[in-house]
Amino acid sequence: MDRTSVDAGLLQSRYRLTKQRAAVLRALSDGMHLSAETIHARVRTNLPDVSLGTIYRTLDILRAIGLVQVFSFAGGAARYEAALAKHHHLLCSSCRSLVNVNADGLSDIARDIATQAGYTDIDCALTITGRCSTCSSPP
Amino acid sequence: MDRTSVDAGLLQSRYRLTKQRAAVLRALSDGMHLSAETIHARVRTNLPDVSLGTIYRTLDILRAIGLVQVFSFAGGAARYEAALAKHHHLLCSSCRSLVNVNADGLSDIARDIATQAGYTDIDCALTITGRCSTCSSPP
DNA sequence: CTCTCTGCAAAGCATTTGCACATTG
DNA sequence: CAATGTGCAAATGCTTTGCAGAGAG
Repeated sequence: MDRTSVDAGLLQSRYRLTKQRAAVLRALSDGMHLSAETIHARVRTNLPDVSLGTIYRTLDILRAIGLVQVFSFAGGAARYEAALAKHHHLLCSSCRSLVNVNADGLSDIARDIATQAGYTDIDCALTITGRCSTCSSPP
Repeated sequence: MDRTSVDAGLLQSRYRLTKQRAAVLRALSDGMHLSAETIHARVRTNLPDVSLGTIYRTLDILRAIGLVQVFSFAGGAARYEAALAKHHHLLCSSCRSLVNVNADGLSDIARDIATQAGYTDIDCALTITGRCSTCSSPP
């Protein structure tokens, strides 16, 4: 099994690197903002017996280590994403699609605000909600 | 029953102004970022027979009209708030407390980003996550 | 060999919904 | 009085958890 830099994060932690966890990491590096269900489906193509419970347990560990970012919103399952490059999200209120945006200016301002309010360990992943161009234009 | 400017929003809509809905609006104008459970408890002090289902139905209507903002995050119930003055939130990753912040600069940048990406109906309520000063300082 | 991890299935919460009755406009 | 709203309780969807056996180091 080849060990990516992402796997290394797990190895350095107190957690074991199992084939299930490696498969979750692989699934995450393939796609963006995936639901647990989607990750489960992808992992199953290689490991048909993996349970959804294991997916959730793994994602929680990866989040605790800081390898994964989680996004929650009203009326749907949470989305998970490899925490490689920090970025923000545009969430369509109509079709629930997620799009990544890089905006350091936004991060800097947000970080300043939180710092001045006495916050530490600041996570600057912001979600801007709106109606995407596809949903706005007539069919 | 006195009719606040908030009630007016409901009256102008195609929805009826019932005593349950008025009570939910009153509860929302009292506190900030409340959970459905908390709103239910508050409404019950005046209307003991209101069901939780009605609270959810009402909150959904108010959100659809634009009178209420909803905030969701991993591992907890959604929080609801009267959409009077738009502002952002600081969420403590440890104790899950929410604090309001006004930052027009943040809103402006976020709106620009979304606009350039072709988004409309942009909602600039952002949530910055971090560890609040209470949770950071030793006990 | 020990300690951690996994699959399974059941439980847990937050939220939604179908239905018969009550209420609003 | 016609249309909408409500309480109740059951259903749903996402996520977590207890347990006994499997696997990593």
